[in-house]
Order: sequence, then C-alpha cells, then structure tokens
Amino acid sequence: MTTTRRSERSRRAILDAALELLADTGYPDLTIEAIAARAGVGKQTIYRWWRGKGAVILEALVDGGVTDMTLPDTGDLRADLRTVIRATVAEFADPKLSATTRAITIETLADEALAEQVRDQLLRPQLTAVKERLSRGEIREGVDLDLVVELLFGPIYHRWLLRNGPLTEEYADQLVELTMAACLRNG
Amino acid sequence: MTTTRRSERSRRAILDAALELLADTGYPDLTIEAIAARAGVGKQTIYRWWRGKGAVILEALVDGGVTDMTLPDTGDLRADLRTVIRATVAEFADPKLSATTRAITIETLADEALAEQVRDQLLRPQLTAVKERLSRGEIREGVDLDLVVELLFGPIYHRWLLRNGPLTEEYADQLVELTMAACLRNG
Amino acid sequence: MTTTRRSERSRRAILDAALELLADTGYPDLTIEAIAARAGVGKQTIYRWWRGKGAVILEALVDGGVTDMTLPDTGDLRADLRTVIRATVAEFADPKLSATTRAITIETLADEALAEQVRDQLLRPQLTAVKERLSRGEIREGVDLDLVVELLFGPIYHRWLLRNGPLTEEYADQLVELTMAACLRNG
Amino acid sequence: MTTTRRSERSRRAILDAALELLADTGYPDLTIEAIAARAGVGKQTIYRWWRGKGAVILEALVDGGVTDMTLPDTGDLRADLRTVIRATVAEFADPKLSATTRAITIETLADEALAEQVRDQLLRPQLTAVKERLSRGEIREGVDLDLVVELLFGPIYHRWLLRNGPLTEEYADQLVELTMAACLRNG
DNA sequence: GCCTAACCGAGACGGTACGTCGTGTCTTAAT
DNA sequence: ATTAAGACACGACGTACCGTCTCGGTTAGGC
Repeated sequence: MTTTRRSERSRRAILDAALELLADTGYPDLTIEAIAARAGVGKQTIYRWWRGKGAVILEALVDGGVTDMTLPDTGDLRADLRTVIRATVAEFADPKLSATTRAITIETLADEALAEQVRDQLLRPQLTAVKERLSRGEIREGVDLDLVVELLFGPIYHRWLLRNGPLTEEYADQLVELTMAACLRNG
Repeated sequence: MTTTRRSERSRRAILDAALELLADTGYPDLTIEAIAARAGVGKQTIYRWWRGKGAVILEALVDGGVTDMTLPDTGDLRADLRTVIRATVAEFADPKLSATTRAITIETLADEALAEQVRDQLLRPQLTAVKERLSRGEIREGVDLDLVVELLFGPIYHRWLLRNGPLTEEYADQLVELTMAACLRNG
Repeated sequence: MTTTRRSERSRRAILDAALELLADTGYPDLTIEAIAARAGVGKQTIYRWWRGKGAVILEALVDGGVTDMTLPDTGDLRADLRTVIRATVAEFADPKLSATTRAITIETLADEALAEQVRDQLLRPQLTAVKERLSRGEIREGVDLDLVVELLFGPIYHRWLLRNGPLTEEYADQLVELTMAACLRNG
Repeated sequence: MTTTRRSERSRRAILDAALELLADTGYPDLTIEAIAARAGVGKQTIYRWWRGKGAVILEALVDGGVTDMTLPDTGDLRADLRTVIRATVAEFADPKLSATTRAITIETLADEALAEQVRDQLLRPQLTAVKERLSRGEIREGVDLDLVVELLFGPIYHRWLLRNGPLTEEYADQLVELTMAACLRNG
C-alpha cells in the first residue's frame, strides 16, 4: 500500500484560505485562483486533491466541525425540540452563518456527486439525531419519523431559501407546536 | 422628454432563446453570449434591459405563464390538497420541469433583488392560492395559515433540494395526512 | 436646383467639438460618438455629411484657417526662407500644434481619398507659396523647384515623424544653408 | 526568484500569423483576436508579452530581418548613393513593401515608446550606414552629416507619405544630384 | 401663413473587437 | 513524487464604438 505524500501543510492552508475567502467575498465570487493565491499554493495542488471549489468548501466545513450536534434529552420531547429548532432558526437567521449554508446549497443544486457527500456528512447526522430523539417520544403509530423530521426542517429551509418571511423564535415555537400536533399520540 | 423605444421583437427573441437554451444545456452552462447569438441579437441589447442571465430567465418563465395555478375546490379540503401536493411532488420529481426550478433557485440564492421578484411573481401566487383554499376549511383556531402552507411545501423543497429521499405519490399523501392532523379542527 | 437644408448650427458645433476633443484626447482616441455627444448632435447628422472622423477633422482644420500662409519677400531669398523654415520647425516642435499634423498624417496614411483633399487644401498652398518665392530667386538652371521645396520640408517631416532628433532653430538654419548651397547659382 | 518560461513556439506562431494577416488584410483591419486565432493561441498570451498590435508587428518585422542593409562602396560616392536611393525609392513605390512601412509609421505616430524602438532597431541602422559611407567622401567641412542623410531620405518620406508626386528613378537621381551639390567639396 | 418634406436630437439596434478573468492542463525547478 | 509558480489554450465576461435604423419634434421652403 502506498502512502500519500500529500502535504498536510498545504491542505490546511487551502482549507483555511477557502473559509476566509468565503467570509470575505461570498460564495459566487469565490475562485480557485484566489484560494491558491491566498493559501500560497499552486493551483495544481488544489486540482490534484479536489474536484472543484464546492469540494474544497465542503471539506473545509466538515473539517471545521460544523457537523457536531448533540441533542438534549430532558424527557420532555416538545421542550427538547423547541431548543433544537430555535437554534436552527437562529442559525439560518444569522447572515454570517447563513452564508455557509448558501454555499453548500448552491453546489448541491449543481452537482449530484457533491450533494451525496453533503447529505451523508453534514445533513444526515443532524436529521438522524432529531429522528432518534423523536423515536423516544410518544409518537402516534404509523407515522413516518423521517417525514416528521422534514416537517420540522423543511419549512425553515423553504422560508430561508426563498426569503419568504422572518425567521424568529416565535416562528420556531409555532413550528414545533404544529408538528407535535401532527404526530404526538395525544394530539 | 425621451421615450424609450424598446424593440418587442428583440425581447421575444431573447426570452425564447433563453428558454430553449435552458432546456438544451442546463442553467449552469447557460451563457449570455449564447442567448444573444441564438436570438440574433447584440449582447448589449441584453445587458441594456436585464441585469444578468438570472433576470432573463426569470422574465422568460414569468412571461411563459408558469405562474398559472388554479386550485380545485370540491368541498373536501383533504382531497383537494392531495391533488395539489401530488402535482407539486410530480413536478419536482420530473427532471425536465425540475431544471427550471433549479435555475431560479440558484439565482435566488445569489441575488437578493432577484429573489424578491421570484417571491412576488412566482412563489406568492401559488402559496396564496393554497392558503386561500385552506381558509375555507375546518382549521383549528389560532393556527397560522402561512405556516400550514409551509408545512406542505417546505418538506418537498427540502427533500428535493438536498436529494434526501424519493418524491413519490405516497410521500405526497403522507405529507397531506400529517399536515391535516396538525391543523384540522377534528385532528 | 435644390437648396440644402443643412443646419449650419450643427455643422459648427460638430467642427468645434471635433477640435476640442482632438486637443483633449488626441486623435487615436477620438470617436464619432464623442464628437456627437459633445456637439449635442445626433450621430446620424455626422454620418450624413462626412465620411468618417478623418473627414470631420480635415474640414475642421481647413475651416479653422490653418491654411493661411503668406511668405515674406524682402529680396533676400536666404533670409526669407530662414524665416519660413524657422516657423515651420517651431510649429512641428510645439506639441500642441503638432497634434494637428499628426491627426491628418494618420488619416492620410490610411485613406487615399482623404489624402487627396489634404494635399490640395492644406499641403499644396504652402508648398506652392514657397516654390513661388524660390522662382524669384537666383536658382541654378535645370533645378526642379518642386524638389528644392521638398529638400526644405522633407527633412523636417522625417525628423519629426520618426522623432529622429531635436527640431531647433539651428537645425532650421543649417537646413536652409545646405539647401541654398544645393540650388543657388552662386553656390 | 522566478524564471519566466516563455513559449518560443507561441512567439513564432504569433509573429508569423501577424505578418500573414498584415499581408492579407492590411494594417488598419488587423486584429489581435485574428492574430490569436490564426496562431492558435490564446489572446492572453499576446497581451502578456506585447503592448498592442503595433508592438507585435514591429517585433515581427525586426525578427524577419527587414533591418539588413549593406551599403556598396565603389569609391564613387555619388554612384553609391544613387544605388541606395534608387533602391529606397523603389521600395516606397512598391505598394506591397510600402504597406509594411505604413504600418510602422502609423504606430510610430501614435505611440512614443514604440517610436523609440522603431528608431533604434529599424531606422538608425539604415541611416547610420549611409552616414558612415558619407564620412568617407569628399564632404565640405562644417557640414553636418546627419543633416545630409536627412536631405536624402526626408524628401522621399515626405513625397510618399503625402502622396505628393511620383517616386521614380529620375526622382532618385535628381535627389542625389542636388544633395551632392549641397555638400560635396567640389560643388 | 400653411403644408410638407427634409433635417434634426436621441438613442436602440446587430455587430465586432476590445482587454480581463477564471478555468483546468501543462511544464519547470526546487525540495 | 509532490510542491509553488505561473504560462498556456480556451471561452465568457461586460464595455466601447461602429454604422444603420427608427422615432417624434422642429424648421424652412414652395405654394
């Protein structure tokens, strides 16, 4: 088996530069050339190890540990979800953090292969964590938990993406309320 | 005072060419230069009247009457929504029609001003139509109808956008079922 | 016979604008569009009456009376020529006036028809005046006066055009001296 | 330190293409875009190494060895000059070869920096060669040899540039005759 | 003094070339 | 073998002018 003689130094410089530029100039104006320059790296080095700027950004984000999600479990499902959904809404409402999601979403739209990675490495962990918490709640039988999860996150995504209304704490709470009404055993 | 004497002939040629190329080559590979060439028009004429390819496509779609949406009202809210949501899911599942939505969504992510137009001219009419139908149903009091609408469309958008699962008729039906459970007076 | 309903007002505005822009931006950067704008005139009006920017400039210059040339005749041919050649050299040395000649020369190089006009309306009058003065001097028989005239002006043109040396008063004097030696009866 | 590794292959292709197009279409209609296309080269590669089409043409001509000039020395100055001047006049009279000179002259008029190169690389060698031959002749003392050279070439340039008369062998001979009268010790 | 052409300003139009930018591939020299 | 550097062919960008073409709105003859 061959050891990759890849330079860790370069890898880090590239990922860091990518995140910095993402914050500075926004995703659409992000270029491989700029990343290489800022990282003090040859363009070839980027092309050798990644398929495009989307792949670089993805790795940068995953590497940055955006993925961490630990769900509270106080025994009160409704309250726990409220916590999670409030946090999610706040994240989408924050222009700074929101840029990150925009970046990935755009790539996701254009590139099927990348979408797969995003789904598996960023999205699923979060959704699964919520689903798992739901599975310990008093859910009506016959209800698809995956669908319930989407009932929680879908509207947020939709509203954020299409800028179709404000993302407030009240919104989060109402969303949880309605979803609970939809799937809890006792309405 | 000077009247702007815009050529309707050119406008039509450009919008038509844009739609044809969108179908042929897909949005990311769409080029102002190609649109101009196909339309038999100078590039300047496009730049004079639109802010970029996103704006052209938007106008092309709006102009093409993609906006039309007439909701059935059989008296049975659940059945009517099932019809609408099934149709929506089918549209998102169809790779052909879906390309159009992808095109707009991408531009929407990148351009705030454009997003506003999309929201007002394409999105709102559809959402409002559904909301209006809901308002004639047996909804529990205190429930925000806008939120119910998002409960219906959000999950679809979410699943489609992130390729997070299949978009089938069963999916549509379950979605309607859960939403009804969330907001109908009689559960 | 039909009278031309041409607007003298526009004609003047165009010629004036052309000369101003020639001074401001130099000939190569001069555009019909800029002339029209500065003159407050439609482009069509320029294209209707002139064949291009060269023609406009030429008329502007001829109209400006650049053509006037009255030769002194003190009886002393050598002294008279010295006066004329010194003036000519000074004109070519002056960057401001020189720009005019540059403009015409460029057009002359590119456009045969224009060259003819320049030759007849600007160049010939000057050369003829000198030739005429020469004919009243003590020229050796068998000497072509046209050639003598060129012996005087050619070197200046050459040096100016190719920036092949300084254009000073001494230069003018030496030039006259040599030419006199070439053609005067008494050396 | 960084070494520039310019592609000789591209350089040659560009210069060759430039000369071919110059012959085909003439200087005013010559285009960087066309040169790049004909040379099978990116436009950027031209802009990287030259300042404009004038610079390309100049290098192409210098590179093509237009510069070579060997003067005869039979001992008879008058005869030798006759040979040179006849050749020069013939060159200017030939529409084919003349196009080249036109091209350079135009650029020279517009661009000071380029003019310097033309002067040093194309013009000076020729003039210096003649001057050197003159210095071995019976020139009257006190006569500036540079001026004599200009007495020979200036009129030709003048007549050619302004199309002020025919460029014939007789013209060449008269020109030499007059110049000799101006500067030879024995008239 | 009115009528009706030609002429006017304005500027949109189809084009062509501009000079710049970023792409992804390549070559080179230096670890 | 991998790296930083950056030249390369390519293709699109958005801009500037070209010369032609409508538009209304004067304006100056000939009646």
